[in-house]
Amino acid sequence: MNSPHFSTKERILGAAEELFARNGFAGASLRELTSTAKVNLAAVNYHFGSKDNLVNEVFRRRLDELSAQRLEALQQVLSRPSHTLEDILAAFIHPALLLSLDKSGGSTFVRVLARAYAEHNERLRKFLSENYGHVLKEFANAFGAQLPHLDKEELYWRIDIIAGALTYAMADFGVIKRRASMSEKIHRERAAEHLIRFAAAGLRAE
Amino acid sequence: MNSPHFSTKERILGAAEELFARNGFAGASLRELTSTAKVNLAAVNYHFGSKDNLVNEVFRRRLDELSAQRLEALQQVLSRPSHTLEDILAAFIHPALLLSLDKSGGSTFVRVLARAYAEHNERLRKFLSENYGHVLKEFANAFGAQLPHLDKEELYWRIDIIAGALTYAMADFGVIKRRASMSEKIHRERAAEHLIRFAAAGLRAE
DNA sequence: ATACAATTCAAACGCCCGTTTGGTTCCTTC
DNA sequence: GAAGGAACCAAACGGGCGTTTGAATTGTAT
Repeated sequence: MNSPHFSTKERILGAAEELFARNGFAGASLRELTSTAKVNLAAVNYHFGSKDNLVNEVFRRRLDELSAQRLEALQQVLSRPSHTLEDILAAFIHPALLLSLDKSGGSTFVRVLARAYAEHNERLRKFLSENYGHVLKEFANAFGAQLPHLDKEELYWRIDIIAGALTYAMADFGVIKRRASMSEKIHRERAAEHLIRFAAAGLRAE
Repeated sequence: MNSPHFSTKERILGAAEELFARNGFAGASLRELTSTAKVNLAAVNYHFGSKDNLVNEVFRRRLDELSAQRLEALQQVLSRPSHTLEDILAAFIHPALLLSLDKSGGSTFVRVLARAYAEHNERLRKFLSENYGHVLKEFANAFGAQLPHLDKEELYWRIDIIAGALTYAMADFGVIKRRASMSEKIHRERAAEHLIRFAAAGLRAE
């Protein structure tokens, strides 16, 4: 990673993703970051304006594609004459699974995403809501069509819980180390299956 | 909170819990912390030795009681002649639910716990594993007795996922704000019910 | 080759960090 | 009420932080 044929901006984004995942946003310093990326200390402020905005761009790089894949999968599901709650859930969850299995930083990014949840950072929340809130809205509409009896506020809240559980499951948290013989891919796929079943039951509850 | 009749150590622990939840461990400075607790800047190092150790003590204060409650509930469940997977899960989850509903900082602490998961901090992991790993082990044994066919490594891993999902659900994460009319208590209790069903299905899978 | 913009760079800015120090105050215990 | 240890305090330590500056370098049109 971060080979010389990557541009300065790309090297910074790569190093940022790695260090944000490892040390958090506050815990990752621009000095360590620029040293890892093999760029000058001032390069972050030159290319991204500020550290805060660099955080935004780290998210934008991955979430643009993730959102597009989710929406495309959703369109495909909705175009089918009879689709289930599980189909919609798969359209939401599988793109995240694919991202977490990506070899060039995707799995690192999922951990950054989990950090963002834990941060409760208002500025970051606003950025994510403004730029990717419409994806949640589209899925909420799809779920709502399947669950016409469900209160809209409650529906949004449940979708939010699903997004959180998904993030957590993909981010490899926890105390126990996975043994080397079990492939990461298989484990994550299993987690995705469990999540779909859980979320479907949760949405249908009451 | 932090009234004058609380000792210096207690005021520091209270402020630490609050600021760690809001700003993270790296993001919370001792200057803001001691100012909030209305104690001298040097008090943290005097009473706790270092900021790192203060983090440990914040966890110890809550986890000692949580672990005791979990183990006691587990003993009660196991003493009953016929108990289910759901019973064991409830023994694990309900004490955490009670903690999250606690009025004097418990709900704040659950957010700190979620931070700890996101941190992936090796020092903190070691502390938690050394001091509270035996609780997970007891529950693993109980689950294992109910699921004799299940691989031990896989069992531990699944328990870990359950612990993570529980933490996430209790910590009030997510983008959507809960409307004021829905009580926090009821929502959390519902989340606990969903979790128990999910975890039981997950443990029984395969 | 020249002019001009984009990029890189070393150095410095002011600020806040965790920790330590040495003196003062408070509170026991005799 | 004197002695002595525990607790508190203001001040300072060295160091790392994000950001800015202005000059040097590189790239790109003419």
